[in-house]
Amino acid sequence: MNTTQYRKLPESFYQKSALEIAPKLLGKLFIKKEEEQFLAGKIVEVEAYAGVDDEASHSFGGETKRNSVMFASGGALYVYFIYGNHYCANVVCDRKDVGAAVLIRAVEPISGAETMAHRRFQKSELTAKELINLTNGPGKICKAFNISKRDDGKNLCGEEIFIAEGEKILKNRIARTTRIGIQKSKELPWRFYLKESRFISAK
DNA sequence: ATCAAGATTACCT
DNA sequence: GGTAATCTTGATA
Repeated sequence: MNTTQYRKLPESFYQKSALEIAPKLLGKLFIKKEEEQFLAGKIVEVEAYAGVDDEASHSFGGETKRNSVMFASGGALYVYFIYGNHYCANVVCDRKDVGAAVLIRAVEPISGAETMAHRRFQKSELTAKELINLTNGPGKICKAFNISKRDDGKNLCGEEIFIAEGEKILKNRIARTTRIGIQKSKELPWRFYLKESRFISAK
């Protein structure tokens, strides 16, 4: 097994609004190449964060040191640190200077689950419950994939972390709800997930 | 210099 | 169901 068999998404995929891109990311493969192996997860849950009219977005209120990558051209990886413990990975969308991104909230482990298990639970044999719990949250994904601040700003069209074509997902398999964990702009229905997936973070 | 909030998680009853 | 843990960031003085 190697990563060359995967069809990496082109830069043009990311040059659209976060709201347009978010549902299209479902079913795609989030991949990270490491020394002796690669890790892969099927994206099953995402949330869109826009530049304007979205008070919950880090980019609302303009560019700062922390959120600057959100204003890069679509196709960058935006990683932030939150609650003193966790990193969250986002796909930067739209043209340069538009602060928009999609938060990857949950993936289904496809490859490298043993490595992920070590990072999450310090062991390689998992119970069924632990497998479900491996990457079903934004902070859990970053822990499992070993993604941190050093990855902030990396190009998703590069060799290390990228997204590839996956399963074709029809509209009737996608659920749309309000976003999780935010205090402002709560009413916007900008969370998308695969209805049948057991690997989402919440119903 | 100080302070409050935060796109979460794990653990408790 | 609820909440403590944990610390960076950005705003204010």
